Amino acid sequence: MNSASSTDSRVRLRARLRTATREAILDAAAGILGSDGATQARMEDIAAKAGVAVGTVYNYFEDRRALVQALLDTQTRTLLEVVDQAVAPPASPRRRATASTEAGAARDAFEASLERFVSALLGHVDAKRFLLHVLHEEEAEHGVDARSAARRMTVMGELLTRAERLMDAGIRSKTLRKDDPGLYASLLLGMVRGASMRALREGHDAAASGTATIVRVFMAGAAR
Amino acid sequence: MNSASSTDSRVRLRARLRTATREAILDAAAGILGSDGATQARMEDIAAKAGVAVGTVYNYFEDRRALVQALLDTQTRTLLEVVDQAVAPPASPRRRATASTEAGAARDAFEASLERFVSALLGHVDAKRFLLHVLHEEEAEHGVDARSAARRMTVMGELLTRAERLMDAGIRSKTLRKDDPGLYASLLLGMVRGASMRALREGHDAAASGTATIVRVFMAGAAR
Amino acid sequence: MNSASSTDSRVRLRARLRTATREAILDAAAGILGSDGATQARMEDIAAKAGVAVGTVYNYFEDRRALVQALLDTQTRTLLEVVDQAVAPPASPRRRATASTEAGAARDAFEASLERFVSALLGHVDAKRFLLHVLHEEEAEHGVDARSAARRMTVMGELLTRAERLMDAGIRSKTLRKDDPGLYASLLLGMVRGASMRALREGHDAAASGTATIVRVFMAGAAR
Amino acid sequence: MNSASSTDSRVRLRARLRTATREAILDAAAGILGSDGATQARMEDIAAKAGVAVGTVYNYFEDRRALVQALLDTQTRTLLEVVDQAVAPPASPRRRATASTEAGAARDAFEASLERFVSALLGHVDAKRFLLHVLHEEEAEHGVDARSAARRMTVMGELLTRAERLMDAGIRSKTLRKDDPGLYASLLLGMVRGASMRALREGHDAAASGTATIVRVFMAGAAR
DNA sequence: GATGAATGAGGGTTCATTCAT
DNA sequence: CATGAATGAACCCTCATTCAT
Repeated sequence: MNSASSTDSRVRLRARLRTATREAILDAAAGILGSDGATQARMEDIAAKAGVAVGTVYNYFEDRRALVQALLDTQTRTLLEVVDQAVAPPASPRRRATASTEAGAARDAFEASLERFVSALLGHVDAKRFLLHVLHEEEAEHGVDARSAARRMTVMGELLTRAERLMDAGIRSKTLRKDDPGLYASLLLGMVRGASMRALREGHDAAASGTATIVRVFMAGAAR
Repeated sequence: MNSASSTDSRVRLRARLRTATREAILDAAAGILGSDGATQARMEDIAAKAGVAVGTVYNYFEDRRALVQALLDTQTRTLLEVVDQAVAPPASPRRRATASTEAGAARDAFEASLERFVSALLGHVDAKRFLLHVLHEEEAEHGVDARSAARRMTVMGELLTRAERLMDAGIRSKTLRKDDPGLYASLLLGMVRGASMRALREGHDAAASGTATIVRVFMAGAAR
Repeated sequence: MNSASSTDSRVRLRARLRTATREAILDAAAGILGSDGATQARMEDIAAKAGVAVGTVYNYFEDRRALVQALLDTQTRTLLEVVDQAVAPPASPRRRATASTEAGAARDAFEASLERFVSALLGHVDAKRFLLHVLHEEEAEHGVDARSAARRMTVMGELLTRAERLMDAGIRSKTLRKDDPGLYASLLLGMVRGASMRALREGHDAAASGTATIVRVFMAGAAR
Repeated sequence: MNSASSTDSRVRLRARLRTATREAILDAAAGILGSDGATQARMEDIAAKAGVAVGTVYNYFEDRRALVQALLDTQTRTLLEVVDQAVAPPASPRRRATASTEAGAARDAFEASLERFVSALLGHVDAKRFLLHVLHEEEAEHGVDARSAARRMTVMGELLTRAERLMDAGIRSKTLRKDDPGLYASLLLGMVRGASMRALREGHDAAASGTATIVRVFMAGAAR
């Protein structure tokens, strides 16, 4: 019975358990850190919410920082995947060549990308308050040594990179007025953040109303 | 008569000292909380930076929370004063009657207000990082009971109120396209925040380049 | 099946350890509070005397007050048990029916109860100085809100209740002269306390010489 | 004007002020220590209640211990004066020779002394709760070195000495049954304390009902 | 591996005492 | 001398982390 296959399945079971436990801990951490503010949240509470003992948490994560870091990485990765998928040109757009003008086509394409970008962000942030919380702590970086800060992937940094890339494309395609693409990116993300927090405050869905307005304001401004 | 004036001057000296010490503590707190994130920062460090003993801090502030609150209130008040002064219509604008159209005039006036508002914010935030840090903690509000949260003046809340008032005016004067003024306000403040953080990141002055772009994007959009 | 019993025994071991530790802490607290006066006594010292770290104390008791309270409750309970057992009529007294008079029998029975009561108290207090200390603090009750004070079991209160019950019986059986039973109870307990403190001062055993004299004085007075 | 008499009166005024201030501080201390439990009571509170600044308290008393000690001494002295005066044979005893027997006269005299002693104690304690509080702390003697304990006059000690003297007299005059006079003294004082605390609890006057019963019980016992 | 009791460094807070005015 | 702000040692309590079972 101690056959290879048995061992194998056991190993796989183990692996699955390991993953499940890890996941549970991360989920618990996300829940508590998301609602209590990133700093507050005792390891014991996280463990309890995950349904394990404190010691177990330490079997999966070196220490508190490692856990937060892993959570950050996970959520960042998820967010970035969603965003990247959204921004990537639709599988086969195959836009009709009848598009009136080159410029018009470029603008439509850019605007579509922008909308997907904003929508993806708003939709995701709706569900994960945690990021909002951490977005800030990140910059505080109180006890962090420079090297780890450099090595680490910051949510905002990654999002800015993508937004800036988008802006670059917009400027190159003459869809956007020429200006500092980094600033454009910051303003866009700022608006997204503003809309998110507002949705949080008012308790409604940000993606719904927000996306359209953000895209419109960003493209054409708020003035009549 | 000597005694009277002596007592008087002594009292005034005392008062001045009290104020000075209080100020020193608040400054120290601002410095440390501004760079370390609101949660981190030992009372002892704040005291040391202020050049006093821990006990002295407690002579001026009930406890940690009271100190942070006072700091928040002080800085909020200062910021709001600056902003309110900026938005108030310039003493005697005396706009030339030759203004082509009513609409044009309204738009110019609105844009001017907007620019002063944004500029004031960026200029002030450049100097006071602390607010940026707290802007976030505020919303997390982990251990705060609802009533005190409601009663308390939140920086963001106050700024939003003012921004919304501005947007309302813009919409009423038909300068802005009709849309949710609260959302407009959130987007505008979001952009300001985005520009601020960017300036912080890049280490340059936000007000300079930021204001113009923010106003332009908000009014006319980024598209050509 | 191994796991079951193993888990079981582990749980029982844990439970025993928990109890033992709790006990050790209470003992340490009794020792230190008993000799240092209830207010004095650093948590750290209690922990040290119990052979554990400070944190451990807080694993067993909410805070300082809870520990003192638990100690008080424990010792009170023990004392009351001893006293109650002492006062309860001996299992089968089966006194000879030849007892001369009814009154004489009643008096003998009462005096026996009284003696057991006093003896139990003196014997117990000999061993537990702590109670003597707290007997006083109780009445001071500086920071205690009325409700908890009312709800809480006070040593003196409980002892007084019992003593008063005894006096009541004495009066009803015409063994004692009719007078306020509450006052009788207070005087009796006062004498017990006086004898205890004297024994403490002189460093000898209170129960030995004290009981007889107290009973005699209480019953027949000190006069010839 | 700087004449001798002026200086003199000023000095006397000073002296009176000094005394008055000292008195005020002691009174304040008595009030706060009496109601809050001897340990609790911040120097600042005492100063405030006395209407002076903290520093002033330190001009009159070396430190906290000295103040408490002075308070203790003062109150002890007052109490002892009252007691001594009470026990001292009435100005002109001049007992009528008609007293039936020698023994009867002695007993009457003793009982009268006893009654005055008890009454004085109860009457005084009624007014000064503080002593009750300290009576206990004294024995706790947490941080006190032996020498100061020995040198110091303890309330209980002094009272016991006097009570024992009384008992000695009672025994020598064959009024009291022969027994350890120290124990008699402890029992008597115990009863006084018991009655005092009861009065405190019930909120009525101890001297009134207490004295008679205590004397009766002590002399003739509670039994019929 | 899981468990959770034990650990103890660290931080907030108090308050007796000092001393410049 | 009175004043009361400043001082800082001391103490309570928390919670990340360890480790024996």
